[in-house]
Amino acid sequence: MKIATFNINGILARTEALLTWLDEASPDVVCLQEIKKVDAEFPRAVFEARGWTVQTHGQKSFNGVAILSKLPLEDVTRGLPGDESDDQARWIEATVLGRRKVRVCSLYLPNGNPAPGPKYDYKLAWMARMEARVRQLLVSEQPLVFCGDYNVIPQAEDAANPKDWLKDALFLPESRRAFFRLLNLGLTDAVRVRDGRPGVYSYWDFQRGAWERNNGIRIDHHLLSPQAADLLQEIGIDKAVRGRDKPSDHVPVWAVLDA
DNA sequence: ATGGTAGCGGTGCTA
Repeated sequence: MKIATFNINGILARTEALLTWLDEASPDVVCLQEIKKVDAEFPRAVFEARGWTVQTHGQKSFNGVAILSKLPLEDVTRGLPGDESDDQARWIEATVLGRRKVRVCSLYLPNGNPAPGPKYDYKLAWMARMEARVRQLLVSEQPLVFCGDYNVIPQAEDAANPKDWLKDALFLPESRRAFFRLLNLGLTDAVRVRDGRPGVYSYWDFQRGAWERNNGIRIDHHLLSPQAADLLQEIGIDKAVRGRDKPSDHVPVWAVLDA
């Protein structure tokens, strides 16, 4: 089962680029972030015509997550528990029926800038809620995959120029501590364990020639429960996608599980 | 310290 995550930064602007990549990468499951459209405006027919099951949790203009799957889905749930007043669409879960059942979550963790401030407080509170949800799901002892745009640079080697990020919400110590608390629950950072070299990035800013200078960061992650990590066969980052016409600022990151 | 680019939506916000 090949599971990918891709922050597409606007589904309407990225439909063509996404279809091209789907054809060549042939994932079974794709977790999307920043679709920036309500459910009714997601171009689902285009994907359904190509055999995809489409589950969205959309929002107008901002945020919005989705799961595309060639395999059957069941028990789809929307929203991160823990705050009834939170109306931002950043979390969707589904159970994928492959040779084994895998619970997959597409998540878009808050950016948190500027920090300090209310947006940073929201980020940290959101991460605490995610930790609680992960704890709940771990009880099942099933394969779990939490993939998406975490908006966290885990370590200095995950940034080309770490000094540029010292005061940024993506790299502040509290953000990184919250990320490592997730790992310490028993989750595995799939890319870290399979390709731990410096210089492996998933995002290059649109500004200041970040792509041309390879001034990237690694913020799109696959975190695997122990039962999913035992099934991990391969990971990859499709970096070339960033150099194409009308690219997202993120590229697809994928993991293959024996499931 | 500033401004640079992109998407959405039709202005300014988010990143």
